[in-house]
Amino acid sequence: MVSNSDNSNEQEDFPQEINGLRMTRQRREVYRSLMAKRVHPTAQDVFLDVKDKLPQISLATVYNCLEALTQHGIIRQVHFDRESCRYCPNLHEHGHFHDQSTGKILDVAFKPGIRLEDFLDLPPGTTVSNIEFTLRGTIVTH
Amino acid sequence: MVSNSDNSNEQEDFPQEINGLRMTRQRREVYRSLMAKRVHPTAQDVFLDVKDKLPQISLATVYNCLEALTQHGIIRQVHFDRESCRYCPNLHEHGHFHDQSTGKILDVAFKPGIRLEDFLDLPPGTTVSNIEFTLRGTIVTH
DNA sequence: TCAGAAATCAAGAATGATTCTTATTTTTAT
DNA sequence: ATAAAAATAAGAATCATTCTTGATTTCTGA
Ligand SMILES: [Mn+2]
Ligand SMILES: [Mn+2]
Ligand SMILES: [Zn+2]
Ligand SMILES: [Zn+2]
Repeated sequence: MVSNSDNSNEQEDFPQEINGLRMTRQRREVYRSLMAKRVHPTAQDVFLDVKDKLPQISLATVYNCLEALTQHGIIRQVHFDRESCRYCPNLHEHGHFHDQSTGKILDVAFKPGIRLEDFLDLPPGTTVSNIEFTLRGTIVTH
Repeated sequence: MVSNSDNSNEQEDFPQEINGLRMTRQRREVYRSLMAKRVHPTAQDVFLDVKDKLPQISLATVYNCLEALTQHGIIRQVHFDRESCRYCPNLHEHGHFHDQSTGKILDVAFKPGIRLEDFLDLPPGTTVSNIEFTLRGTIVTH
């Protein structure tokens, strides 16, 4: 690893720590990229984007950062079949709509107050700790 | 490939073709394995199971069969994060509940008559062609 | 019936996303 | 300031899946 004398962690307008996870420069830029664009990027997408700010960052570190942020509940992984994982900074309960014409991925919220038992035939005794909901299709604009 | 003089496709009690897909011995045994067990196996699981009946079958052929069956709408792929794909012969609209204690995967149906707009805030103009949802959790038996 | 043509299969190589390993650097705690 | 802990960069390893190739089987149409 090449020494980087300008690698301090000091940063205005940004917490030094989130959910008990120390915000290093790499983690902060990864998180910032997700928050700024909100396009559900892959690790590779994030890597390319963050390289503008931290040219020496490695793809492995981007994976490490995304994993750390995920484990601390700061971001979420999103899966579409077996494609590369995507990442989402929206922590509200939501699913994803994949527009097959544009490739865009949109957040889809549940109706307020709705519960799983309202629309699913769950086996009795079920305790659900995690939901992943994916839709595919198209959107016609007027 | 070793020649197999007993490789005929004749079989009682089974159609020679489903949805326009010719049922070769390999495809039939793969499909039979899925229908008999209904445990959402991986390709590797199917491979091990079908080898009892067709000892010379290859993993590549199991993948080919699963792909062909999927493309012809005879079975469905099921995804859990980036784990190995699993396969499901239940063609009704349904999602999956992954019991984290037992590892078992259960089919979960929608309540009859429910529509997406009843529980999701879909963007206007949305046409949904495919739904995939996955739940994780535990089941307590009385 | 029989000779292509087309489809399928087996085996192993290639691919690609992700994880792992290791040496180095940075941060934290004393 | 020093030692321990945590984080990073670089590249190797892993693993599910796809691809390639040559053999085999099935189909089609004289
Ligand atoms: Mn950029
Ligand atoms: Mn078996
Ligand atoms: Zn999202
Ligand atoms: Zn199923």
